[in-house]
Amino acid sequence: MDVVSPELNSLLPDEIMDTEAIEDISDSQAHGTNTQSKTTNETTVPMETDTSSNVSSAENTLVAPTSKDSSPSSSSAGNQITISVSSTTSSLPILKQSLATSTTSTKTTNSVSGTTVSTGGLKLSGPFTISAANHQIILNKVATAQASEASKSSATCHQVIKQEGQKLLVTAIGKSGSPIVLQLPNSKAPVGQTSADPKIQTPQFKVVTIGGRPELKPLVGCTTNQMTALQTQQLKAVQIAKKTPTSSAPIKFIITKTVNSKGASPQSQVVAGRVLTQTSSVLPTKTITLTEPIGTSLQSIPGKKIAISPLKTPSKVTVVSVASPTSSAPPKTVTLPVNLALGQQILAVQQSTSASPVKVVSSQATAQNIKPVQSVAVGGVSGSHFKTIIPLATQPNVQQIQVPGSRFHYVRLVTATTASSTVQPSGPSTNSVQTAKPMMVSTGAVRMSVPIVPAQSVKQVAPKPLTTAVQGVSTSQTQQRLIMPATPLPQIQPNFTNLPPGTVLAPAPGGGNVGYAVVPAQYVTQLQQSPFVTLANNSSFSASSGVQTQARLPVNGVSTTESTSRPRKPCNCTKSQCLKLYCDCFANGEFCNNCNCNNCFNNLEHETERLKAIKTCLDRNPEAFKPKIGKGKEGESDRRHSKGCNCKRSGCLKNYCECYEAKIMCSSICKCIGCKNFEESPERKTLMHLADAAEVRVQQQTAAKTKLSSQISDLLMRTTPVIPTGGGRLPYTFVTKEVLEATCECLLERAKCSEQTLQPQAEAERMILEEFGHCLMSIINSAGKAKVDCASINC
DNA sequence: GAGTTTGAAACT
DNA sequence: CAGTTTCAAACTC
Repeated sequence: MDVVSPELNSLLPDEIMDTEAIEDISDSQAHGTNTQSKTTNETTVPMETDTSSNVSSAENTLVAPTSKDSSPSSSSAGNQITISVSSTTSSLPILKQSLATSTTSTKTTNSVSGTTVSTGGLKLSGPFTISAANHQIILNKVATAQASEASKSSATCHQVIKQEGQKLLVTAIGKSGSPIVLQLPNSKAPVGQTSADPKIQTPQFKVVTIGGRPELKPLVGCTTNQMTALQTQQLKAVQIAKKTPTSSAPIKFIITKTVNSKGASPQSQVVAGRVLTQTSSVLPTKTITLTEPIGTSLQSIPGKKIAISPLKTPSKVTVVSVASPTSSAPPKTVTLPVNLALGQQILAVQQSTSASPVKVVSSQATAQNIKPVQSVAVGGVSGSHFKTIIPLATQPNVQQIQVPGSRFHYVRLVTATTASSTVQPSGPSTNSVQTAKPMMVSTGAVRMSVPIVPAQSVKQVAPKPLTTAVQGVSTSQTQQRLIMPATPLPQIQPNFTNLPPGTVLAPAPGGGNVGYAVVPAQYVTQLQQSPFVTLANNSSFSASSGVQTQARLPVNGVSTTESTSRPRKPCNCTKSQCLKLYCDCFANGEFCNNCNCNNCFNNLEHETERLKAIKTCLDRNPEAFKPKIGKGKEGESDRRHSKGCNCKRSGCLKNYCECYEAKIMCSSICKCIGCKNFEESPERKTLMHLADAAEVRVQQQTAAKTKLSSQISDLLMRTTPVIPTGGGRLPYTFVTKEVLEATCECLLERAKCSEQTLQPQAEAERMILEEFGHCLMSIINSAGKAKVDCASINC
């Protein structure tokens, strides 16, 4: 359902990317409350997010903070709306006005339920869909779900949205426990201004969506309930469409929240807007100022190079913002990826040219002797808040930003002055890491694709070492978490001479002190090593759910990203230069690594060509890098091929068929001939049975091998004496040379005795055998005794 | 491992 | 949009 009229949509900025959560939309439409916003931008930079992710049935809730709520209220007394958005399972979100002194009245109408939502002096309650009557903002809640933890989420995740007249409306990405105040900036205010003056009225309409989830703070003492809620979170797609960045016309914002009934899928939240600057106000309240964008495209920013990949999995490219040590200019407002999406959402990395002070989301190092860090959090997608903690004590600092769903590491290197001056202590935290909050968002410049890891991605959970020097934790439900080391990265600083091949350093436009460098994610991974901890706000948050290494890149030929389930196979491309969709690596938005390809251009050394190829592919098919397996229509299979297969000879029962390969059945959109890949297909059932049987056999064999190996290891452990000093173990041999010699001597002695006694040969042989038996018994007995002794030693 | 088959992607 | 070609993976031997 399009909630943006074409004429209004034309006014939207280019940097707002089409989310196109088709499947989710379809799914949400089934709930009757979904809205879809689709922009027609032709992005030069791939922006893609996966909306096909399955999301838990939790539902976003707009809840006014209660009096007991810890979330601070907005500094503005008028027209202030506190919106708490959480992924709780509340069936009906509640949007209430936090202050009764509202004077303006922007009335929005819930197009679906008909509930009128007034932001001016009226409480906002009822169905979640909110739409601005003047096409300025639309908040739609797609689906409803079981009401369960609304109260919890409301208490933990609040966002204060302030509306200036009819100009602004912001929603949603908030950090749990860290309400965000979204405030309209003064139209005359410089970009990046974070004035919280509520009296300033601005004619411009700004929308910022910030996704927040209470369970997104697994590292900050997230409760079990929160973690549980994480599992059940629903997909939230917050979308802001904007065109014509220079247009002064009112901007239409569309915030679409999509919720489907599937759990465990990453949620998508998008934070968009022309410029969203968030100051690190008194925590947990966040003030966000929206400002005008400076640029609209990646290319529009000279000197800035950002590796963009239509990726599904993270950690392929690292974008490093390099601070210029010589720059004396005041810290600039640096735009960090704010648009988040686990589902066909947008990631925007923008840098404002404003001279306003750097707005930094602060993170607090706590009692764990952790250096002050800069925490950048973007997310709120299905519990996928990611955090980037940047050590600030040294210079230049490295800021690494990870966006859920993105395979990129965004690392910004800034001077210590810049970073440290902007850091503010965060609110109390029970953990070493403060809940990350969206940093500033400035318009302008870069659009990036944020492919989302498929829903089947394995969540990662790693225990957080309490005593390590972990600076930060980035959490994402489906993405890798990256933790920067407590110490600065000497490899990257200060002269950046140690950057890996392919690294591109580019100063910020205008000679600012911030630039970007594109470095391989692998390099970043290498930098991280042990100090990094991969964390996930997995629902269970248990070690059993899987611990993943930092590296997304294949390690020893096995990609840890796709992890335990299906490591990506190395490609064997020979003619495509790995720059066409023939190449699985390229199609998956990954760099080739440990592949067998020839003349590969799918690497940082050929980033230009690669970006060009990406653009070409996107020009040909804007959804080229989107997951092919998406959500089917209601009543159909949960997963289906987005385009359908065209098999003719395989019967769709071989891996030639993309449907079969994805282990899904063909759907109505398939054009296959002789399809046997349907529910009742006997061939399919047979294959399934065979496959199941084979799998069972493999599992049994594996289990047997494992058990046998374990037993052998256990036996060796028990029978191997431990060398106290060396720590090693020597192989314990019962039949040593000495034992053999002794045995032989015994046998010879017995033979001599037989000869001396003139016994018959048969009797002599018998006696020798008996002696041998005695020797064996002695050896066995000695071995048994030694075994017991060793066991006691080991214990 | 080489050759064949297959269907998606690319091209016309 | 349809037909053809290209391509690399899947498959067979």
